[in-house]
Order: sequence, then C-alpha cells, then structure tokens
Amino acid sequence: MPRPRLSRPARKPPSRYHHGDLAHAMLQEAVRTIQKQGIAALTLRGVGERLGVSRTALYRHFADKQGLLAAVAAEGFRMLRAALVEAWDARGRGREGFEAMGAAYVRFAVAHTGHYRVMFGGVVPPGNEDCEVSVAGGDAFQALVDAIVEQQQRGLIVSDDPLQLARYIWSVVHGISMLALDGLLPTPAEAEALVRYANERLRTGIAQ
Amino acid sequence: MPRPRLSRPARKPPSRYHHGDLAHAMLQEAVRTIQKQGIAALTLRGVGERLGVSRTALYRHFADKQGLLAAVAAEGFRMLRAALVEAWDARGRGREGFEAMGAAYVRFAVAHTGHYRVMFGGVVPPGNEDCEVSVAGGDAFQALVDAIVEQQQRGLIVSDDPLQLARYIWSVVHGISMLALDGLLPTPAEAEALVRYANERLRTGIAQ
DNA sequence: TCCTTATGTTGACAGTGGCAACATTAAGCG
DNA sequence: CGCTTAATGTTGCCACTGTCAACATAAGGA
Repeated sequence: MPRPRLSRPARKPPSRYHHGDLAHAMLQEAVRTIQKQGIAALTLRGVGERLGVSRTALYRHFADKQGLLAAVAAEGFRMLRAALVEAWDARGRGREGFEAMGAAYVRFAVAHTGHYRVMFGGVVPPGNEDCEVSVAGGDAFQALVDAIVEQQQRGLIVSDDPLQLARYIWSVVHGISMLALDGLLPTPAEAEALVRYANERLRTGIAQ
Repeated sequence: MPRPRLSRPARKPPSRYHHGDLAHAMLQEAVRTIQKQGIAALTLRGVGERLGVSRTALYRHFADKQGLLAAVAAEGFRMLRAALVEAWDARGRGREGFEAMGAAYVRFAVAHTGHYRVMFGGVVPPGNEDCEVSVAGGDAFQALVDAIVEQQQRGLIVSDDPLQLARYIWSVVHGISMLALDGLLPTPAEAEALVRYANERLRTGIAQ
C-alpha cells in the first residue's frame, strides 16, 4: 500500500512515483540477484519488490524477461570488451599486454558471474545477427582479433588466419572461466595459476 | 480420463498403470525437450503428458526438478567419458588417438546439446564433492588425465603437472564446444576445422 | 491552462513446481 | 491361494510466476 505523502517531496527523489532511471536500476538488481542466487532465482516480482516498485513496472523498459536478460548479456559483453582493451593498452600492446588480456578475461568472468552466466548460458536464442547482444559480443571478440593482428604484424605470433587464431585463444580463456565458475578450480589463486600456465603453453605448445 | 479397458491387457504393456521404466523414459524425454526447445521449456507437466503419465509421477523417481536435471547431467558425463575413451582406444592411444579424443569431445557436445547444456549451464549447484554428477564429471576428466599421463610416459608430451595440462586441454575443447553451441561457429564443418586447427596449435604453440 | 505521452499500478489469468492424500498394482509370505 | 505391504501412479490443492489489459499518476509542450 502506498503510504500517504507526509511532506512535499524532496528535491532529489521528487515524486517517488517516477523512479528516474528504473531501467538501469533493474539491470543492476537483476545482475546482483543472479550473482548471489543463480539465474533460476531471478524473478520479475522480486526485482520490482527489492526496488520498491511494482511487479510490472519492468514492462515499460523491457519487452519481457528475455529482454531484461538480453540487456544483461549485452552490458556484460560491453564490459568485457572494455576490460580486454584496457588490459591490452595498459601493458604495452606487446606480449605482456596480450597475456594480460587473457588474465583480464578470466578475472572478468570470475568477478562478474552474474553477467557471464547470462552471456554464455544459452539464454539468448542464437541466430539474430544484428540484435544488440550479438553486436556487443562481436565487438568484444573483435578486440581480441585486433590484438592478434597487431601482434602478427610485429612478428610475435604465427601468421595464421587471425579469425581462427582468435577462436582458438577465446576457447582457452572461456574454458578456464567455465571451469572456475563451475567450482572445478577450487580457489581464485588456482584459476590465476592456470591462466599463467595456459599462457606459457599457448606460446610454446605441448609437444615434447 | 482412463478409458475403460476394452480387452484384457496385452503381454508387453501389461497394465498401463505401472509404466515399467519410467525413470529412464523421463530422462530421455527431458533430454529431447531441452535439445529441441531449450532448458527454459522443460516442464514436469509437459514431460508427464508426453509420456502419457500424470504430472507428479516424476516424484516417485526423482527428488524434484533439480534431481531430474542432475540425473541428465550425470548421464551426460558418463556418455562423454565413454566417447572419450572409445576414441582414445580405437585410434591407438598415441598422438592420433589423443587428437581423436579432442574431436570426440566436441562432437559429443554438438550432437548432445541437451545433455551438454545441463552439464555446464550452472544448473547443478557446485560444491557437493561426492554427489552423482560430481563423481561422473570427475571420471570423465580423469579419462583425459590418464591419456595425458600415458602420452607423457612415451615422451610425446611435455612432462608438466598432468592435472594442469588436463585443465588446459579441457578448456580448449570445452571452449570450442561452447562457441559451436552458441552458434558462433556457423556450420558443423567449421567446428571440425577449428578442432583440427586447435590440435595443431596445441602441439606447436602460437609463438613465432 | 489543457492535452499528450511516458511511466507506474492494480486486477486477472493461465501455467508451473510441489506437497498431501488417495488409488492401483506388484511382490513377498503364510 | 489369500493377505499384507511396499512401490508406483493420480487427483486436489496451494503459492508463485510471467504477462496482458485497464487504470492512475506525473512530466512536458502547446
């Protein structure tokens, strides 16, 4: 029940009826819920309630629950891309920066479980080449491709098809992230150790 | 409504009240549903209906929906393990067999989407070290470790910690599988090409 | 000022997982 | 054979969920 307005509304939350930036708040709350309790526990009613808003307010900002999840995935891919290029740039865009990129990937996955699980949980039905989440995902992948091409031009990496190389490397970091998320790498330290090991073996191969 | 029994029951389905092997049938039906329509579309009522059985019959064979999904995951891990050792054994337990193992992994993931999505979708809450699914998953992983150790003893693979090596290689094949499942590798042929490429780069590394 | 649009709310409905109580069959045992 | 008991399947019921339609409220331009 909406308690009667006691005094005239303050400046910052002027009305309490219109939230101001509900879409963003809902995204945040959805991510927090998934991170703490898993995707299955995400409830539109719960999100609304925790934000002090009605259960269907969401429909003014997202098409439906799928839409909310798609937005989470898209935001996740944008954040991932930012983390990747940041690591790559901050460490000199050389071999060191490239390895930092890998570490940044896994660190993102572990730190932002809520996003990551939605990004790769088969939640968004694949196919739509030009939907927001596909575009964001493609951009993140492209950051890796760009770094590979740059390394190839400096002769630091074999000059195979960059796309294939990128897929291969993406598989490695994504696989490590999944192992960590599924609790198969007990501690975060173990995850970082695996990343370091993977970087070494990635460079030199496993053949004797 | 159960239509009145017109003639005495035939031999094979003697009663129609007791199904005979309902647990197995439900597993099968659940997998089929997930494969065709995704995890979100899996409904206990739907499973029961499609099997000509009541909606709550499932509870005589599984604790709840989670239990059914856990059984799917466990069965998946057992099937995966069988596929891995079969490929490893059939191709001579050498380098060729080892690469066949990788190909078999990806082939399993692509062919059994229904199982694979449950195995790695974050559906089973991690932690329980000794639950059925954890054990089955550990066994599948162990098959890879064993193959690595055997290769190391023949001097075909660098003699690093086998566990770390196994995690690294598992990450590669799991990552490729995920890319394929999420539709990022358009055709199955493209997936196989990536596996072949990964095998080559896995051996020799990416450094120039 | 009034009208339009954006935003939030309430009521209602079908579908879902799950529990308790009941019905039906199979299986052991004299 | 008959009786008892456990296994298996069913129905009634409940709280909860996503979603839509209708309504309420606020913000902004004319």
